[in-house]
Amino acid sequence: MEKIRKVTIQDVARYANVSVGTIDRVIHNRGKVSPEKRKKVEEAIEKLNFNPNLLARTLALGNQFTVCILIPAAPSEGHYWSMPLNGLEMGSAQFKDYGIITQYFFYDLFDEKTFTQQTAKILEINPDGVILAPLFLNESKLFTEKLKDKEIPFVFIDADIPNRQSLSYIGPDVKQSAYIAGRLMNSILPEKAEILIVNMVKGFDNASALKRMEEGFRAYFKEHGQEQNKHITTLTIKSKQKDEVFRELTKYYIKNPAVKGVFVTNSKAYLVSEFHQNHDLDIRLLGYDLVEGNINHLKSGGIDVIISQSPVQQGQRAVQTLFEFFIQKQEPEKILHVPLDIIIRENMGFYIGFNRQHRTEIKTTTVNN
Amino acid sequence: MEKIRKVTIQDVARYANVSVGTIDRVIHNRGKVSPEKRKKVEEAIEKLNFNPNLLARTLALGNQFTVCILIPAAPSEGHYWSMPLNGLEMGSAQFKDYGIITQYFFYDLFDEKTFTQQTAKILEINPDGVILAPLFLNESKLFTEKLKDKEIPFVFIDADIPNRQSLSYIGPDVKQSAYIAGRLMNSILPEKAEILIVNMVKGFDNASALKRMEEGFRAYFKEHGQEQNKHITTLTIKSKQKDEVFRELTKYYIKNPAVKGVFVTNSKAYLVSEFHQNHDLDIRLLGYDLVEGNINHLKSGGIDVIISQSPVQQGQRAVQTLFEFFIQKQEPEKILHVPLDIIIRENMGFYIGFNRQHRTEIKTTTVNN
DNA sequence: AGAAAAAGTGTGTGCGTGCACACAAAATAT
DNA sequence: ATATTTTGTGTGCACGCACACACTTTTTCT
Repeated sequence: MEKIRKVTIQDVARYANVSVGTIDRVIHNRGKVSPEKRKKVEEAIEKLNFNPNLLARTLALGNQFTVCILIPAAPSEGHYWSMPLNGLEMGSAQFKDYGIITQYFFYDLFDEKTFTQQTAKILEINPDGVILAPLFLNESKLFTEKLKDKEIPFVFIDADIPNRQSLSYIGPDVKQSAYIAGRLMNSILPEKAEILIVNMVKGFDNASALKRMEEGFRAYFKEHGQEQNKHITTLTIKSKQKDEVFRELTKYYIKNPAVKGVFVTNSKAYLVSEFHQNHDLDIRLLGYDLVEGNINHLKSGGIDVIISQSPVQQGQRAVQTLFEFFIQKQEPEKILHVPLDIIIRENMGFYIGFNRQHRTEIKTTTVNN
Repeated sequence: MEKIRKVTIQDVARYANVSVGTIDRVIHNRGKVSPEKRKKVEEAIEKLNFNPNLLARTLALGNQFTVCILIPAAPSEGHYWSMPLNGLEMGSAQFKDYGIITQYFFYDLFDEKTFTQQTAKILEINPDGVILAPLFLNESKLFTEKLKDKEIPFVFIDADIPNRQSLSYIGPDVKQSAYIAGRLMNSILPEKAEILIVNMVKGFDNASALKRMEEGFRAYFKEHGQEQNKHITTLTIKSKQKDEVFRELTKYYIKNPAVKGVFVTNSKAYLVSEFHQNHDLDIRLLGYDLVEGNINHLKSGGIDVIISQSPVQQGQRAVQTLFEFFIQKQEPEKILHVPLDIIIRENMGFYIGFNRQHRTEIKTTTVNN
C-alpha cells in the first residue's frame, strides 16, 4: 500500500507560490495579506482540500485546558456513580494528549458540606472548564454563579438546572423518563390496578426533579384514559437505608395490600425487590439505572424493567464537549438528552459489556480530600 | 491557571541522567542498553509517571493505514445503511489525523455482482485493513479468504460469519435479539394468540441468520410454557417490494384472519404497518431498526416496538477497533455484541438525536464506481 | 524630497517523539 | 599489543503546524 501523501501546509504554500507564513495568516485571519495572495491561497486550500493536522496543531500550540470534574463519590464498584466516572475517565484518556487535563473532585451524596468544600478547591485552582453533577440545588447555584463571574464554562451532567447558562446539559429528560416509566408500567399491569410511586430522599435533594417525575409518570395514565383504572399513590421515604425503607414499605403495604405495581424513582429498586421477595409479594417493579443490585434483581425477576440513562456516555460526552469547545471552537448544543434505555433481563448483558473500557494505561489524576 | 508541565521524554532523560535515545530504547525494547541504565530509566519512568504523547508519536512515525470500508449503499437518507455509514464517518473523522485513511466502497444490497466488483477494487488497493458487512455469504467468504492470504485484517459489522478469523465482529447477537422480540411480543399479546413471523428475502441472503432468528423467537415461548397458547407460523416473502409484500400479506391474512401479532425480521416493518392501517387491522407489530418508515409508524402507533442494534455505534466502533489495533497495538475482542435497544414511541427521539454528528468539516473520501 | 510608519512576506525555531547515524568504550580476535 | 567487533550511548533531523522575528516593499507624513 503506497503512502497517500497528505496535503500539508507546505504543499499549499508551494501551490500558491507563497510561504507557509502567508498560508498561516490566511487560515487564522492574522496579520496582513494582500488580496491577490489571499485569493490564491484560498484557491489552493480549496483545490488541494487542505485540512490542518489537528495533532500537529495541538502539539505546536501546546496549550492546556484544565477541567475540574465534580461528581458524587461512588462508594462501591457497582454504584451508580462509578458509571459516569467510567465514561469521564474514558473521555479523559481519549483527549489527554490534546491538552485536556482532568482533575476529579468527589463529594458525599449525603453531605452538602463536602460539595461546598470541593467547589472551594476548584475555584482556587481556577480551571478552564468544569463538569459537574449539580445534585445540590442551592450549592450548585452559588458555585455556578462564581464560575460565571470568572467566565469559566461549565457542563452539567446527570441533572440540570435550567437557565443557568451552562455550556451544555448532558443527561436525561427527567419528565419524559417518568412518562416512559408510566407507559411501561401500564403495559405490564392488568386493566385495573393500584400503583405506588416510591421516592427515597435524604435531606433536601432535588425536590423539583421528583415533582417532574411524578408529573411525567401520571401524565401517561392521564393521556391514555387510565385515570379511572389505575389508582396511583406516592410514598416518600426519608432515607435510602434498607432497614428504614423496609419499615416504611411494611407500614404502607399493610394499609394498602392491593398494590400491583411499584415505580421506584431512584436507583434503589433492588431494595424494594428484596422486600417483595422476602414477603412473597407478586408485584411488578420498575426502577432506574443498571447498578449491581438492580442487575441481580432483573436476573431473578424481582425487577421487571430498568430505565437506564446512558451513564457512561454522559461522562464521555461531557469531556468530549469541552474538548470540542476548547480545541475545535465548537459551540455545543445547550441540551443533549441521552438515550433512555429500556432494559429487561434479556438485553441487560449487552449494556454491561459494551461500554466497559478495555484500555490498560488509564491513570486518572485523582484529587481527593 | 498555571500550566502543568507534562512530563516529556526529556524530563525522564534528565532525571535518569541519560539521553533521550536511551529512554527511547528502553521504551521500545530496541538496541542495547546496559542493565544499570535500563533500571534507572525504568525507575524514572515509573517515578515521573511518564506517558508518551501519542500525538507526537503519531506525527513522528508518520505511518498511514488505509482502511477500505465495504457496506451496502444507502439509497436514501432514512435508509438503514445510512446509520452505520454515519458512525463510520464519525470514526474516520476522529482518527484521520492518526493516519487512518478510510475509503468507502458501496455495493447494491440486491446484487451480489456489485459486491464482488468492489472486493476486486479493494484487493487491488491492497489496504492495511478492511471493514465490511458480509451480507452475501459466499462472496464474503471468498473475499476474506483472499484477505487472509494477504494478511490484511478485517472487521465484520452488522453480520457475522463465524470462524472466519476476523479481527472482530461488531454487531448484534442475532439469536438473542429475536429472543428479546419473543419476550416483547409475548408481553403485548393476550394469553392466547396467533403470531406471524414475516421474513422478506431477496435472492439468496443470509438464510442462516433468519434461521437463528426464528429459533431465538420461538425459544422464548418454549422456555416460558407458551407453546400451547401461542401459535406461531412463518411467512417468507421473496421480495421487499411493497406491492409484492402486500399481495402476500393479503393472501396470508385471508387464510389466517386470527393473527394478533407480527414479528418482522428485517427493517421493513413499516410496510406491514401500512398494510394493517390500510385494512383497519388491529395487530401488534414488532420490527427492527430505527429507519424513517419505522419512525413514522412508531409515532402513529402502527408499530409497537422496534429493536435497534446500535447502528451508529457499530460503525464508529469498527473504525476505533482498527485504530486501536494499528496505532495502539491492542488486540480487540473477537466478538463485540452491541446493545439491543428497545425502542417505543416514547423514547424514540433520544436515539435519533443523540448520535447525530454535528461536526461540519467532515469530508469522506468516497470511492464510487 | 527624505524620514517614518505601515503593509506584506519569508525564515527559523519549538512542540514531543522515533529513528538513523555517529561515535566512544569495552570486549574479543589476531 | 594492536586491530576488529560488539556493545552502549548521545546527537540531530523529521513529522506538520503556530508563532515570533526579520526583512522588504509600499504608503503616509513632514
